Amino acid sequence: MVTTRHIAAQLQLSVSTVGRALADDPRISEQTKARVRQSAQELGYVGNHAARMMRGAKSNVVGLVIPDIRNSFYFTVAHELSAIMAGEGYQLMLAETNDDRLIERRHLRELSASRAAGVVIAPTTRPHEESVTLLRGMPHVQLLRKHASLGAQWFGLDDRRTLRDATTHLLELGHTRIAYIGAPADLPTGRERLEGYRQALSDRGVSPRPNLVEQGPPSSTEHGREAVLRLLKRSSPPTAVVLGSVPHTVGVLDGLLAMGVDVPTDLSVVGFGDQSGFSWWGPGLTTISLPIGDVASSCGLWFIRRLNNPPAANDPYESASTGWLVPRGSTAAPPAARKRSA
Amino acid sequence: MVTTRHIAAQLQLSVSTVGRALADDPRISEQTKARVRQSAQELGYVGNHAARMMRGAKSNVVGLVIPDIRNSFYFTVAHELSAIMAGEGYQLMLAETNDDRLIERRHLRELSASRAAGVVIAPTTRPHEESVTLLRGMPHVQLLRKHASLGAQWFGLDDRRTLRDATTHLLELGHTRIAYIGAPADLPTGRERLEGYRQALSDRGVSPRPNLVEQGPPSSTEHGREAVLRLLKRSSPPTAVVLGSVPHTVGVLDGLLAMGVDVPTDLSVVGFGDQSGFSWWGPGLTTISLPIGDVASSCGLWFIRRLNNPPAANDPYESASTGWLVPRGSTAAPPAARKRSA
DNA sequence: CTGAAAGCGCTAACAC
DNA sequence: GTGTTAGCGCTTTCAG
Repeated sequence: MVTTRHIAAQLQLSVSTVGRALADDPRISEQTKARVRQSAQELGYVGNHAARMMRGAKSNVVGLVIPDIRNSFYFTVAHELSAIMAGEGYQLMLAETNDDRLIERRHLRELSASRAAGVVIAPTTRPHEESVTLLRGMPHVQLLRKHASLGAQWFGLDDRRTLRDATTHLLELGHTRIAYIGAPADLPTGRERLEGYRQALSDRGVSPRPNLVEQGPPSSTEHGREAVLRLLKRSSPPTAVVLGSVPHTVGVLDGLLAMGVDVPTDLSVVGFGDQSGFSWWGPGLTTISLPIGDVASSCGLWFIRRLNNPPAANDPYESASTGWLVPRGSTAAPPAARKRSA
Repeated sequence: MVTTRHIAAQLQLSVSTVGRALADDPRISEQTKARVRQSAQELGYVGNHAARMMRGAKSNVVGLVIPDIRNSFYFTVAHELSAIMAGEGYQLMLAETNDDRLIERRHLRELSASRAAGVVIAPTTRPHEESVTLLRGMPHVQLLRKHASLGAQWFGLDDRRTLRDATTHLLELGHTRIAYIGAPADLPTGRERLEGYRQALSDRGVSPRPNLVEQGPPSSTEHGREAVLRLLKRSSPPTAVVLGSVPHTVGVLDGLLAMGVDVPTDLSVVGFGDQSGFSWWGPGLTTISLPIGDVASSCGLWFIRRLNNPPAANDPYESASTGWLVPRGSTAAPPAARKRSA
């Protein structure tokens, strides 16, 4: 590997002169600079980041810690952040946790060891104690998911409102037996979403039925598929279902298609998030479209400012974005209402 | 930031003893090791990667250079590689090029500056000369895409065969006016796929019509949408279309749905790749399913072996995987054939 | 305008 | 079993 020493030797100069020339120091003559650059070019010199960091240069690596890059939320986030970070000279280190807190910890250890400039994280349900400590040592911001132990800087969605709006849409159509499929309440977003669903029901005086709530692993499409099948087998099945995560939505759509359920005649469905393909499904999926790209870019811009400026105070900052209902064909009035109006 | 020196000071030891204790060197007494570990724990010591690298430790960073993480091919690749690499102690640096060779060059400069252990790359159409030089200095392997200048280590698809099979399926149904929408021929995969399409036609004695070939940017769903609309406006439109990339497929499906084209009655469609949602579309998309996950994990495993073993020779190694046709509802016999058989 | 020397945090000879 | 020392590649005083 060629170093500044090699250039210095070839040019009969000192390493410091070479270093200054490469850094475009005004004290160095243009002629010398030209010779140095020339030589560097020829030898294929590439500055050593590690050495610079030892001299106090800050890392240009930002960690992105997420459950699964195949989830459309997270690849959208990765894409937006990657673009913004690259524009500012940062590189994105991809760290998938697979919703495992030990894997999460390992990634954070690595990021800490490489003295990452910062971390953007969608944490697991209950991050390891060491993860909390490690993050305290690095500038960081939470994205989409939020855990109190990791500080009060967060960009995400108004999860409660999202599910309240989705559920309200079904209530307005006349549904009362509305099921919910989502993540368990130990995940903060899961809790908020469930709460939104419940709130919408109680706002309309509909009493919630616990056996219409199906909770399972947040990143599992399997859970979506199985949950909807279980619901339809109930003695008094729901007339509508509202979904609380993207993977669950995908699973439910697959399951309903496989079972040949007639949507919206036999069941109305409101999805969570909008992605390529949801509009293709059956009569078109009515869903809550969520501005993930915008959330990610706001987060990225805010975080960069924080990285570049002295981290003055640890001011709390939270930003909750809201989505909007995209009505398509998968929701309609329930059978009872239709009979009545006929 | 706490260093080995701090630990040494606190314990009245030398830095080397501390270093050895942390490295679990057999020469250090268990008691000292325990004290050191204890102190490290308390102080929140995390080893400095940069310093280790300066002492000759190799980087544990592998760059993943791809056009766009939102493409299902590439997020599948990222997920598989990430899992495999993490298992071996490597971290994945995500670098999106957006199909821009200058961005690609910038990422490679960064990876080179951080002395990345290696690079997995799906190169742009014609990588910059400097990119070629930079890659020569790092172990690397090409994935899915291939450019001769970047060496002969490659994992990907048998692109020609994939499109030959797709086209043959349509020919067997009786189509002769078969259009192709794909990437331009200056992208090696684009060339191969076009060639496969042509070969299938000529194998059956069908003369190719140049005006049924629509080429455009490989990562643009827009191109897919617009190309299929253009094709259907031709004076003698095709009775079938075969697709040559995932984004083009997505665009075509959106376009056909928006236009309300009756598939397969008015047009048969064979997609490229299979992803969540393709089976939901209209009558279900007939498509070529491609084992991207397997390609990525083979690539990852092979590459890790290469990284760990001395890079003996630069033996060429190429692996082309093949997909299989998934027949669903979007293909049928052409109108002429239907009339004849009626 | 350029050079010599120190030191970032760590490891590995080389002492004792 | 532990300490001393040198040096990885670079930047940055401090000298000329």
